[in-house]
Amino acid sequence: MARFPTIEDVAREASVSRQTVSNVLNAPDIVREETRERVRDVIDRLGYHPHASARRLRSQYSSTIAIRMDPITNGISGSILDRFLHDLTARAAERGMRVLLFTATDPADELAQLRALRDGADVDAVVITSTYYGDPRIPWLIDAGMPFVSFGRPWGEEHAESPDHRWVDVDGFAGVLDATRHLIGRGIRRIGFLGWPAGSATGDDRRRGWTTAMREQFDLTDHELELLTVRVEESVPGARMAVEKLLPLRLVDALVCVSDSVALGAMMAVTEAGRRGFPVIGFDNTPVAKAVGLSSVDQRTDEIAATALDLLMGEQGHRVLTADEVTERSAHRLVAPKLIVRRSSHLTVVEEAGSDPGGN
Amino acid sequence: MARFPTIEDVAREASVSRQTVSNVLNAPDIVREETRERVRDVIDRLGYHPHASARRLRSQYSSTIAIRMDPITNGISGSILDRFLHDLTARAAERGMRVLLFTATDPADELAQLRALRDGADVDAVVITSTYYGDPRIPWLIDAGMPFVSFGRPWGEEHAESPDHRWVDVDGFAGVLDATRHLIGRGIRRIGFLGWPAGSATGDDRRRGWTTAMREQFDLTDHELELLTVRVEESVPGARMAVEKLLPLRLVDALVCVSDSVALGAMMAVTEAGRRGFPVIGFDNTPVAKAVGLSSVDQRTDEIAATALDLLMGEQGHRVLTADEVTERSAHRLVAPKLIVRRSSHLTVVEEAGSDPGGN
DNA sequence: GCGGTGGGTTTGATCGTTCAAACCCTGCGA
DNA sequence: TCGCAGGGTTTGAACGATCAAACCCACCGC
Repeated sequence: MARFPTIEDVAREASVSRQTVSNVLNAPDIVREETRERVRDVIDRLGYHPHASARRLRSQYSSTIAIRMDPITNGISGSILDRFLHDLTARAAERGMRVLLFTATDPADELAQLRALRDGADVDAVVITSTYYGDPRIPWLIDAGMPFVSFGRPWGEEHAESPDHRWVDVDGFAGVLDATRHLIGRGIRRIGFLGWPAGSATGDDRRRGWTTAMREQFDLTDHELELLTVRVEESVPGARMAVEKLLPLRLVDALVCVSDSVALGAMMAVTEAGRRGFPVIGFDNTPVAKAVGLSSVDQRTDEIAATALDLLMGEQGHRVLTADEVTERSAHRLVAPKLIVRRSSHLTVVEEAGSDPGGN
Repeated sequence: MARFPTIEDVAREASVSRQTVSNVLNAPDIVREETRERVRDVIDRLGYHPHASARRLRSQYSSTIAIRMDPITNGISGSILDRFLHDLTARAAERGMRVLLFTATDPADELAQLRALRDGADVDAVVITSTYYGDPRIPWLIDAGMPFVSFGRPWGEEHAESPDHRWVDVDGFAGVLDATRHLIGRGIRRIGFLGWPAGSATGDDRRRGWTTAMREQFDLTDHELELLTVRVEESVPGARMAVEKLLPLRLVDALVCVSDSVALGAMMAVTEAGRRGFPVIGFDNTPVAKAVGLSSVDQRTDEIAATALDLLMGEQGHRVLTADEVTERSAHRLVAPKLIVRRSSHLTVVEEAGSDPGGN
C-alpha cells in the first residue's frame, strides 16, 4: 500500500507551514481567505485526510463514544437497542464522533472494560443502556470522571436529579396515554391493560398512562381499574394464554399493552378466537409489530440518540462536556414517543399509510 | 482528571528502559523472567494501560475493524445482523481488536466513508454485509488494498474463487436439507416449501436443500416439486394470505420456509385454520421464532463471526493479513447452520429444552 | 588472549499531528 | 522616527508509544 499524504506533504505543496494546514482544517477563520483556498485545493488534489491517531495523541481527544453491545436479546423487543445503536452512530457522525462497540460477560467485566477504554484514552464518553436499580456502573463512572449518558432513567436513585448523571428516557406514560386516548377517540370504552407484574418501574410508568387516560374520560375507581388490568411476564405464549382466558369473559373490548411481546401474544389469542375488530396496541414498534400489522408506540430512537448526544456535548458543541460543565437543567430529558396506527387498532381492516417511521 | 501513567513512568519506577516495558507487553518472551515480573508488578501497581492512539500512530496498526450499521431492518430478520455484530465484537476483543461502527446513506456515501476511514488510518479492515450482485464495494476495496471480509457469498461474481475476496456465508442448502430431513424423520411425506420468488440466489440455494432432501427420499419430478412450492415476497401478511389459500387444498402436511418472516405468516394461517399439529419450520432463528415457538434454522452468528476473523487474521494471528498473504484455500468458508426444534415442528406439543442457542 | 556469538537491555529516531510561543509584517498614533 | 498592536504565519516542542540499531556482557572456542 502506498503511503498516504501527510500534513507535511500538503504544506510543502501549498508552500505554507504545517500549522497553517492544520488551521485550515481546525480553525479556518483565522487563515486568510486566499491561503485557505489554496490549501484546500491541495488537500483535495492529494486526497489528504488527517491521521486520526496522530491527532488524538496530540489533542488528547479520541472523538469516540463507547457503547456496550448487550447480549440480552430480550424477546422480540431487543431490536430497539439496535435501532438506537444505528441512530446513535449516524448522529454521532454528524458531530464528528465515532461509535466503538464493546461487550462484557458480566457487570464486573464491564467495569474492567470501561477502565481499559478510559485508560487507553480510547473513548471520550460512554453511553450506557439497560440501567437498573443500584446499577454499579453509575457511581463508578461518576467517580472515574468519565463523561457518560444513560438511555434509561435511574429509577429512584440518588443521582436522578443531579447533573452528574445525564440521562434520556422514553416517556412511557405519555405514550400509553396517547394510545389509550386513541382508542377512546374511536368510541371504545372498555379498554383493558395488559401489563407486567406490578413493581417494575417502567411497567408501572406505562400503566399510569392508561389509568390517567381512563380516569380523565370515565369515572373509575382504583379497584375498577385493577379489574381491567391483566398482568403477565414478558413472553409471547404467556400473554397468549392469559388473553385466551380473558376473552370469553367479555370484560374488555380492546387491549393496550405494555410491550409488543405481550401484544403479539394477545393478537394471536384474538385471532384464534376469531375476534376480528378487537383492537390491540403494543409498545416499542418492533419490526414484528410492523410485520403483523400491530399498532404500537414508537420509541423514536433517532430522537433519543440525538438527545443523548446533546446531553453529552451540548446543543452545538463538537466536544464532550465533562460533568462539571453540565448544569442541572441540561442533564435530563424525556422523549415523547409516537403512536403508530396499524390494522390492529382499526375497527375496520385498513392498511396503514406508506410513510411510516417503523421501517420499510 | 489526573494524568494517566505513561510507559516512561513505569520504566522509571521499575528501573528499566521504556523499550523493556514495551517488550514486556508486546514480546514478553524476550525479556528475562525476573525483569518481566518486576515490570509487571509496577504496571499493575500504577494501573498502567498503553495509550492506544500513541501505539497506533507508531505501529501503523489501528487494531480496529469497521462495520456498517445497516439502516435496513428488513422485516423481522434484521436482528441477525445485530447478533452477528454482537458476536463479532466479542470475538474481536479476544483477538485484541475493536469494532468501530459507521453508517452511510447510500452506496456512494459508503465508499466515501470507507475512504475516510482508511485514509485516517482508523481501521485495519472492514467487514461488509448484505452483499449483492455487482456490489461496487468489492472492486473498490480490492483496488484500495484494504483488507476485508464479507458476510455473504459473491453470487456469480468474478472474485468468488479469488483470495482477493475473503468471504464467509451460511450454508443455506445444508440448513434446509436438515430441516426437511427432520420432518421426513417424523414420518411426514407431503412437505411443501414456502419460498421467495425464483431468482434470488439465497432463496434458490435454500430451496435446493429442500429439493435434495425430498428427492433422496421420495421419487419426485421437478414438476411435482414445483407443485409443492409456494413463492411469496418476504412479508408476514403476504405469506399468511398465501398459506390461507393453500391449506384447504390439503396438498401438503408441513411447510419448510425460506425465512422466519414467511414462516410466521404461515404459522398464523395455520393457527387460524385450527390445524394444530401442522409443522412449520423457519429460517434465521430470530427472537420472534423463539418467542412464538417456531422451529427454525439457526445461522450460528457466533461461528460466522469467529470465521470472519479467522479469514481476516489467520487462525492464530493477532494482526490483519493483507490480501496477498491469503491463500486461496483459506479465503472462503461456509458455516453449517443448526436446526433448533421447537413446538411448531413437533406433532405433539412439547416445550423445547432449556439450553438453546436462540437466546434466553 | 582475542574474536565471535547471542541473550538481554538501552538509545535515538520516528510516527503525524496540535500546542504555545515566536516571528514577520503592515498600519497607526504619538 | 519609533513603538506598539494585531492579523497572519512559521517554528520548535510535545503527545506516548514502537522500530531499528547499538550496546553491554558473559561465555565459548581456538
